[in-house]
Amino acid sequence: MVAYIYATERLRNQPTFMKRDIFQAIADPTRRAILVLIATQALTPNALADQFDITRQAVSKHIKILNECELLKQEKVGREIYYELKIDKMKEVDQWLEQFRKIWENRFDQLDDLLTKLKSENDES
Amino acid sequence: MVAYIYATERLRNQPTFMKRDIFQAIADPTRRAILVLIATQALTPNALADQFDITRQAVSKHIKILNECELLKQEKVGREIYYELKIDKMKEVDQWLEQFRKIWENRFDQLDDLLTKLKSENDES
DNA sequence: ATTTTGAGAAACCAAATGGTTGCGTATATT
DNA sequence: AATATACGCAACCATTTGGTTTCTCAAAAT
Repeated sequence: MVAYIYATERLRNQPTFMKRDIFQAIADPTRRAILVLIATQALTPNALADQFDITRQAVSKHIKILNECELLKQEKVGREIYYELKIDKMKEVDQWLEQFRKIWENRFDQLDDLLTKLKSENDES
Repeated sequence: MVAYIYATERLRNQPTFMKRDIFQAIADPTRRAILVLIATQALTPNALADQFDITRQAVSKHIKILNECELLKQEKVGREIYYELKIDKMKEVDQWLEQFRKIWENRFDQLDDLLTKLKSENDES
């Protein structure tokens, strides 16, 4: 049973108490848009809600989810709360992707070798 | 209304008829494990189901979802169907990540510059 | 001191998700 | 020809999700 791949992935990416992981966080298009918006600047829930056709409360729920995934920094200024992306957390996705990147880069090299070989054979004739 | 960021992302990543996108596909841990398993070798639904504590039909539903995202190649051999990952499709996630990678690489460079500056100031004294 | 504003929490709802069992069909095996 | 196997599809079910409205509380503004 090589279900351990599955098991270890779970364990590696999320402590037992944490229900959500970053992959669930980025599954929703609204949340992806939020992440882009707060990647370079801190924004309040109201400012974010202005960008979408949903209520502030709905945005608040998205923020809560992102927070549970430890994707956010927050700073309280008066009664406003500014949220900003913890950019380093996004590297987790990058790391997961690494195993696939290895494969496609490897295949690209193989294709490259093949083309070089074909070219040299052609030059000889 | 800068909700166009949101809108264009949807449009870019998925034709109007397609409900799912790759981000939804990788949101589920079982599906992520399946993708890893079929990244380097084609496998049948039954072979995949052996790796998990769920029924073959459940795996089949995951395969269906991955298929809708155009993540799979399939080859029928007799009554068996072998599924393999279309690795290129994974590049879509990589592309989306690119905008964040730019940010963290930029910040790393800034940190690097700062350290270099501090070091040279130290050398002068 | 009163009113307005920003934000989280709770209750609620329809739709989607991830699983199950059961069935039909095509291909192999005997 | 009869049986067994691999698969997809449909119906069903409990839980989760993404949204809403309503409420409460703290901080600003009047």
